[in-house]
Amino acid sequence: MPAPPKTNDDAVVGAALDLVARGGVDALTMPDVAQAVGVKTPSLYKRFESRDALLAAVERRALEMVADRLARVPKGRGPKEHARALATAFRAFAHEHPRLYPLVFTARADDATQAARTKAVATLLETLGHLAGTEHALHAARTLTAFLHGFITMELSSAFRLGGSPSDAFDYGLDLFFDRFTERLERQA
Amino acid sequence: MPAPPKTNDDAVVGAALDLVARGGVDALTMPDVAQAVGVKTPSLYKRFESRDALLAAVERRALEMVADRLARVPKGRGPKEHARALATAFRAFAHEHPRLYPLVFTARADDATQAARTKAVATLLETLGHLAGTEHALHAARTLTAFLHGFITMELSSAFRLGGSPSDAFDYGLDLFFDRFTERLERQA
DNA sequence: CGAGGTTGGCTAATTCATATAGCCTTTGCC
DNA sequence: GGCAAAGGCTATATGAATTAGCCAACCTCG
Repeated sequence: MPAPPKTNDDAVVGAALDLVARGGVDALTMPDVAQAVGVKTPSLYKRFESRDALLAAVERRALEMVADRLARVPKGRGPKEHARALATAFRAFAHEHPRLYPLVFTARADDATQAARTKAVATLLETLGHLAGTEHALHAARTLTAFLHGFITMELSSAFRLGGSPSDAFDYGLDLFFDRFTERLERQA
Repeated sequence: MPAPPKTNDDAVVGAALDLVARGGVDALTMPDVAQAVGVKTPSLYKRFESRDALLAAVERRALEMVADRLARVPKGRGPKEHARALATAFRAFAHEHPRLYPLVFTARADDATQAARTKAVATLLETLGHLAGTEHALHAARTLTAFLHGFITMELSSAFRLGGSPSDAFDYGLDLFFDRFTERLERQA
């Protein structure tokens, strides 16, 4: 029934994501997105209810990028190595996409976003189950994720100004976390 | 030489802070601030170069609130108790001012902001020196701060949706951190 | 094969916030 | 008494978000 579309939802989200990646959230303007996909501004509203709805879609896409990235981390030798590799991959994503990273933990509580988030941590949760025990996996995952997110946010916001190497501090924190599970693991072995 | 001012910088920042506290950063609009302090919009530009400059001042004020709050935490029995109390106070601030908290770690690198930040962590840094040893104080402070910030951000953004008590997870993470220093402390005693 | 409904585009227009220009008043000081 | 500067004000420009209303294309049915 329709007329020939000049673009599609995915392309719009892609263009928006690109703008955010380059200039941060403020760079996401409807005129710029429209130009990028080759339509006039009002046409975007046929696809997304508002700029905010589009931003939500962009956030979801960013979340999927993270989830994808984490899913590709090889299991490697054991749960400890895997968990550590996940942490490193997460941080690497943030360094590669510093303007995208902040989108990952915004206060959006809609179902679609939460689902994407859940998927992103699934791998971590499973691996930490092996490390901390299933009954503590959730607490452990929250602790580790909180550390990672906090560390990265501070790093990206230039909060580390008192000298010293941030990467060393990162390793320090990771060691502190994982050392906790060393004994448990050796007992299992 | 001047004419009688109808307001002053502090009042403007206060009004702006109030707006942010109620409605988040987006609620900080120049017309609303102007109305709150009883002047017309353009007059604000005689005091602050731009909305962003005003926001920077608000962020600094929020940072000062945090620093103040932390400085009031009693030293109590020992460094471990003090550090734990600092962590709790920090989280309490975030819960009391959920719209203000996100301002604390924004990516603003100007000197004034950094100075305010430095002051806010000074107490923590000192106490962690006692716990982790002076040479590791910075790493330890970064690890703890990262955990706190990450945890709080996730908490405020409703990222904890998989059930379980966030407060329990918080204690779990804090225990994991502080247990590390128990042995060291007992050796000293 | 033509009528119609639907999708998705467009132009025009509205609203609202940031920001600038330029003017005017008050008042401390000489 | 007059002047310089701070700080207010009105009028405007700019630009983003969003809505209204129109139009064309294309698939489906009769």
